[in-house]
Amino acid sequence: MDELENDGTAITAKSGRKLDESRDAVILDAALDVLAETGYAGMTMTLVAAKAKAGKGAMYRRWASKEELVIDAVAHMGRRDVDVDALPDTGTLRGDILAMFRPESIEMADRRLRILAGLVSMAAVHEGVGEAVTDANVGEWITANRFLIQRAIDRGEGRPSANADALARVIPAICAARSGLERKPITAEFITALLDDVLLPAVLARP
Amino acid sequence: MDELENDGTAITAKSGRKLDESRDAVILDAALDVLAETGYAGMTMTLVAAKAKAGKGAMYRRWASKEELVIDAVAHMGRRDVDVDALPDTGTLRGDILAMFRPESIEMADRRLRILAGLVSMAAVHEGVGEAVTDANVGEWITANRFLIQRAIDRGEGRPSANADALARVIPAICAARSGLERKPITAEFITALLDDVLLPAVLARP
Amino acid sequence: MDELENDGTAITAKSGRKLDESRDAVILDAALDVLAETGYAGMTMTLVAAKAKAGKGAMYRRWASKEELVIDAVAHMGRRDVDVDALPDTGTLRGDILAMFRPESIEMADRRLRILAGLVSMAAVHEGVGEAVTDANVGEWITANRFLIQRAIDRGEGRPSANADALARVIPAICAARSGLERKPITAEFITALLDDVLLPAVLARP
Amino acid sequence: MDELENDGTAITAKSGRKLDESRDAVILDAALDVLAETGYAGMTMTLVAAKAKAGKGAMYRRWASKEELVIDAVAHMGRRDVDVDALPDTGTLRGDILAMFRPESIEMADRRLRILAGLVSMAAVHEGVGEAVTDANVGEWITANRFLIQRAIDRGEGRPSANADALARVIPAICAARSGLERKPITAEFITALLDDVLLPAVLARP
DNA sequence: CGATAAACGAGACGGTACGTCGCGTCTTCTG
DNA sequence: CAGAAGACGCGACGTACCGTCTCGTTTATCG
Repeated sequence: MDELENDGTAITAKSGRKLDESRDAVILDAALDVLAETGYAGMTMTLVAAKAKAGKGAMYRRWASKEELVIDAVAHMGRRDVDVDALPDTGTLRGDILAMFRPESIEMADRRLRILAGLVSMAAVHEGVGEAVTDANVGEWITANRFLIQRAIDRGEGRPSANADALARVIPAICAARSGLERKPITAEFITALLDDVLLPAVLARP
Repeated sequence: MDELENDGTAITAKSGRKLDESRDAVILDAALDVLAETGYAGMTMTLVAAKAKAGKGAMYRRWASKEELVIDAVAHMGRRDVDVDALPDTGTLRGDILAMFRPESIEMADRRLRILAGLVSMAAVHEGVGEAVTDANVGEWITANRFLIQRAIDRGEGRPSANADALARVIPAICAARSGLERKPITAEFITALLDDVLLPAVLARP
Repeated sequence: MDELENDGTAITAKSGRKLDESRDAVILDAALDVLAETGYAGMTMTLVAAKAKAGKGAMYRRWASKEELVIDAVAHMGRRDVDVDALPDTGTLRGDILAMFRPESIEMADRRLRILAGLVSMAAVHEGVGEAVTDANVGEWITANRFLIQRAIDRGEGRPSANADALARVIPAICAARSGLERKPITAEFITALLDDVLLPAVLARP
Repeated sequence: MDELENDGTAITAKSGRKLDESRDAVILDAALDVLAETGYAGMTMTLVAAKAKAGKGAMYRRWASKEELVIDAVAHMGRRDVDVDALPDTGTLRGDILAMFRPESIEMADRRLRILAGLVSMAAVHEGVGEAVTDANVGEWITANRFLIQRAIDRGEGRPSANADALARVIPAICAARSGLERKPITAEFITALLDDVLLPAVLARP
């Protein structure tokens, strides 16, 4: 959220003690812990404060509300389930996408999607929340998919008329639905099946 | 909800005044009204009771909590956005799926998915809730899709190896993700694009 | 309560089943039981109904409210702690008053006063309730005292100027205060002390 | 209430914000206001909170229930109907007791006893409540009476065998019974009559 | 005697107060 | 002055009770 757009060299030279920035991460971690354990409704600010050995004042000095704290916490989750900076190049779209996940990546995506599910109802009320949370969590995944699919099209593996943008969302969206609505886990088998049954046919189709 | 697993031949022959079943629908309707107006967080039991001219006692006699009431309310929403009993048969899968929606159906699906989004976080806490809500809301849609896709496969329009079950979930899942996560509306154009860019290629693909 | 002032030859000749008068006593007894166990606030109509194996309908057909039921219950308590019809005549006021109590009478008066205490707050709200309840419970006691004191005056034992009416209330009032306010039990010793320290001096005083 | 038996040297050195003791009196005053206006049954915690501009949390942090709040409120009523610190010395017991009341004192005692009556039923359920409330309300009155009576005995005005302790309770107890049970007001005439008909004869009696 | 009106036990109904708990703010004390 | 602790105002939750109404059954009275 960074609601203050605080750029290091703040113009208003505040006097007095500065916010202890090391507390931020502690509080955010505590919030994620509680969120994962009890869900959004069960997460209370007092409980997070206790787990972080912090006071509620320190929390509200940083985030204006429970919702902003949660959003920030989710947005700052480690994003290492997909290594966007070093996408694989195996020669086939199937190989690329399967190689994109490191061994523990799928488990990570599963946990991430579970937390995400707990926040959807919040998005219904707060403008822009859904976008921020989605971007932080599945945005990179979609971007990576789009890159791999477009490359497959470009090298002639996929049909020329394929819409890389639409197709890039297929797997994340279906995973999100499975996790959030059906409450079933995301596994390597599930993703492989999606790939073979839905994505690859749609990309490679020759009408 | 049927929280009691009532097996037809009820053992406990209750005496005294019976639950007035006509109150159920009145309360559920009032809950849906308030839910649509104010969202989940803004919906108070007292307000629903007032709108339904009911007492809180009558509500808690039927549903153990606000959450169960909401789930039941959503589960019993009118399900007429897809007419499952009279599926079209236009000769092509594309025609079938487009014909499946009556003029107002897409708008209905959009509203339904918006409400659904507000409940996903509850599913994170309550076992089995996600399934119930999903079944009630997108279950028939998926079933209809599966039927149409399987028929297309059977008549040789789709590739024989196509997995009708997995493919049937594609459009609902992507619509749910768009509505719940991206907070963008579901339109006829969006569905048509999904159909042409994703579903049809995947079903018809000749590798 | 007899809220209908029903004079035998009712004008509206009701057809159908009559009220089962035997239920009255059962319900009143149950009410007294619960009243003694849990106090006025803890006495619920549902609990009384359960204890009397009655329905709430049968209760509200007889008494318009919980308060009227309680008043009637208290008014119909057995009044045999003081035998008003056969007052003793021992020759002295002291002997008369001590003889007025049968062995178990003091314990009875104690229980009666405890219940009475639970109703005083009700009297604060309902006009005339205090009078009815008091009459039913200490009225006879005062009447008996007044008779004995007046007789003592008349035979020259008490001073001629003594006010029998005021003096008759002394012991009941102090007992009520001890029971209701101090929550201490009424015992034979306490009454004897009251008699010797307060009442007899006041009656017999020769200024 | 001091429900914690707090021994001066508190062990638990609490950190954090302290209870704002100034809120106690505000809430108690509001409770007395509502109590006087609507009676015990009509007094709601929400109404008291609103009148005190307080939250229910602040109230329940101090008193465990409505009843304890009411008891404390009554116990802390201004006690200036009898000026215990400057008891009169007119030379006769009659003069002393009549002088003990300032002009408005009797009206005050009357109001106090009316509120007290509303709480007696609570005393029936809550251990020790009756004592606390009684002490706070009639305790000083009794103490003053005892002092005046004992002084009259000591100077030879009263009979040497008079029991000052028992006699000191006579007038307060009879006033409480008149107010609580008979629902009649306490007036100067009534107290004077009591004094002349009961107390003085009992104290001065020469058998 | 058979019909019927009403009382019966049981308990659901609308309404309302209670006591709990969470949010976001404010206050106290310590470092 | 930031930070921990926690009290503050506010208001929703879920429970319990009152007095009424409805259910299906039983029983007294009348035609």
